[in-house]
Amino acid sequence: MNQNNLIVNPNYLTMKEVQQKGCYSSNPTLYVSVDCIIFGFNEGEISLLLLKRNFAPAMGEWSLMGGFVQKDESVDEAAKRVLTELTGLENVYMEQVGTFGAVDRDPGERVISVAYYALININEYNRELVQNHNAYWINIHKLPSLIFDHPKMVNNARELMKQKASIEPIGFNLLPRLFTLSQLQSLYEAIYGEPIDKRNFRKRVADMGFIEKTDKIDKTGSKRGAALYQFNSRAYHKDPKFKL
Amino acid sequence: MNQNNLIVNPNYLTMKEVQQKGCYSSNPTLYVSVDCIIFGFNEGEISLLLLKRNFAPAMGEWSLMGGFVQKDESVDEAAKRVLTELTGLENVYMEQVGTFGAVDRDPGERVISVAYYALININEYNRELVQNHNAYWINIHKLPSLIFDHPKMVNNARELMKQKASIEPIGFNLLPRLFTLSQLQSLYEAIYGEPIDKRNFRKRVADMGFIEKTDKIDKTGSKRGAALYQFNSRAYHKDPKFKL
DNA sequence: TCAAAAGTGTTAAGTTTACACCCATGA
DNA sequence: TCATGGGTGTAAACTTAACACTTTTGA
Repeated sequence: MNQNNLIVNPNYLTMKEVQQKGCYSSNPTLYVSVDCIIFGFNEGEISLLLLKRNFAPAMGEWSLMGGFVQKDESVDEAAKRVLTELTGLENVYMEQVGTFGAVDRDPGERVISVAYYALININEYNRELVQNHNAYWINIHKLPSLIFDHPKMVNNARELMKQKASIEPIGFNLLPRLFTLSQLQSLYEAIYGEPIDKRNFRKRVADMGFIEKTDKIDKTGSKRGAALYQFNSRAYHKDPKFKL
Repeated sequence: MNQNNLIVNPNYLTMKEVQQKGCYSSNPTLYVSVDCIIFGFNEGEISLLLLKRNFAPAMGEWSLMGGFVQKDESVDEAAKRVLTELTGLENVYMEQVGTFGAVDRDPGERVISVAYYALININEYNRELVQNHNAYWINIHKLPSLIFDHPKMVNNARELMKQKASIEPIGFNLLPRLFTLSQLQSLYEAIYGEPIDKRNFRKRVADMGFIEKTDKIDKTGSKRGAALYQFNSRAYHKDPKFKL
């Protein structure tokens, strides 16, 4: 940034004032918040963790989990903190979606919000925290109306996640450490919103080389049992070519 | 956003205070700025319009053009305003790159900055404004050291622009309205940083159908003269399949 | 007359898609 | 024994990449 808008800003300061107060203080400060689009995957369906707000503003309505950026934390850190407040999870895969800065986006005050999406294993979060926040997993095809510009945030996050998941191995964050190829395929079918040919899918998985078969068998999904696989991050980084 | 961080923020207010002051005021406000990565294209090379700062902070150093978000404008509008301040141009193609929010990114004050890239026709801008701002076109392969996290902003913008230019017809914003296929190819070679086969390139252009040959000839680039083409936006929107 | 950029098709290689049956097991 | 999900290969269609010569004209 710089302060060239001093020149055109009708509230500009004199040179003396700038020297006294620094070049920043002729400008306003704003609330900055973060909002989290939290993806989970279960039984072939993607869900979002949403709040049924039991606090103002917009009490009683549905929203993303969010919070304000504090003085002593980066925006990324704020997003992580807010996610941890709700889920108890640390070291979660998160990516910035973008910043939403319309003047009236929050009718209560001028707030600029930076949206992030997170991918979590839907079986591993702190249920008590989630309950305390009055948050629920909602199937992505059955979302309620969301407050403010949260619907736009969700759409952008879905697009971005889909795009990213097709070229980088981020989908594994939505699965348990060990998963069957049927689960993996079903995840990608949910992400893309379309069916995938089983043989072509398995061929691609095999060709990548870093999705490793373990000697463990999952017997819960079928009588015959399916081999459990794991993502080998080290092998991926040696030859990071991903395409699903 | 919501104010759940009231619960963990050590500076939280009592319920009474919240009701009096609203749920926002327990949180800090921050400076929010925008920074513009302004791309131009000339003679087969991409350049950025950069400031040699003749004002504090970081006087004498190189930076992106930026400015602070004001109370009465959206973040997008701030980015447009700042671009117009420097170039005199309106209705410029701009896209948000992302938000940079490290606590110490600006050593002078806590400032969160939203980066945008802009694509402009390097022949059409207000030279006087640019001169007044002490701004210069710098070849992207010969960039000076930039202040703060501006190098990261530039890298992210380049990546994003490259990605976007390959799937959407945004490159035309860097060219005159009428251009030769050699110019277009040279632009894409500059964007991708690698040579493109001429016959394959022209085949793809022809297949798309919305890059139209005009009856005008450019005689400046060769003795023989090359046909001038134009991008037909209407035709593109009828059948928006782009790939270069 | 020649240097310099404009313009033009075909073939091989690689990638993607479509497709159907047998296997192992628990109920 | 049979219903259920697990597991496997091949051929056709399509896409991408490689490649070289003729044209025009001003200097």
